[in-house]
Amino acid sequence: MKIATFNINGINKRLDNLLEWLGETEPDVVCLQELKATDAQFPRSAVEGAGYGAVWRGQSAWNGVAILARGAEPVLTRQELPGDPSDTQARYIEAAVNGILIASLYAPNGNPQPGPKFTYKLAWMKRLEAHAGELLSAGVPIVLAGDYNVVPEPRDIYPTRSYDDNALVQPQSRVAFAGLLAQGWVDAIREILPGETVYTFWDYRRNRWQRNAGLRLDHFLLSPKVARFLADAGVDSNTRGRPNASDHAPTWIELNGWPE
DNA sequence: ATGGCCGTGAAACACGGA
Repeated sequence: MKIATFNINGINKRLDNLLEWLGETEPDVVCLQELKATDAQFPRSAVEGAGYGAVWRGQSAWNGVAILARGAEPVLTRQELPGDPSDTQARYIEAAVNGILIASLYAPNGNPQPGPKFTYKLAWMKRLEAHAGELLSAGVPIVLAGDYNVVPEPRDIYPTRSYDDNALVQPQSRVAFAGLLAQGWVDAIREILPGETVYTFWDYRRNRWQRNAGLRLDHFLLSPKVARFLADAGVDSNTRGRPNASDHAPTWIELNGWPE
């Protein structure tokens, strides 16, 4: 069973890119972020035509998350991250597929920092940690996939000083991500590729793709009951080099022997 | 020190992104 996460940066702007990648790689589950589409603008028939059932939560212009399942209908369990009823940003959706609870999340960017956006980022990560802890205590198979907007360690970014003041690399952001790992989640990409440099995002500016000046921002956190089945992981980085590409590349994990 | 490249919404440029 292959599960992928892809910050699509506008699902309608990049629908052809998405369909091409789906056809080539045939993931069983896809977590999408940055739909930049309202609920009504979600390309339901195109996604269905590609053989995927879907649940989504859209928003005008920004954010927006979805979960796609090949030949199945995801069973929606949540459309918001608990802990702040006043937060209306579409950054979290959760559904059950093939006996695994899947979350597609889009953490706040947090720039500029310091400032209200960074405060919101850290508060959102606290809420995520609280919810993730609740989920873990249930003892069920869970995958938290998405754009965490955190560079976990210095080796997860190309050698540069230009990001020193960026929210993605601040100690508070890294502590938030490390706090999730300390709960017992497994960083699947790091687990499978422990010694390798892995990037999932390359800024559009300054030829960062051509220079491979990337960042690792898109992560899979696996609960122990899923981590036992983890067999492979990778980044479809060729997708980043195509015409009209998102600035993120699809990232994926493979579970062997699941469903049991 | 700055802007650099994009998408959306709106109809020029503001804003968010990372």
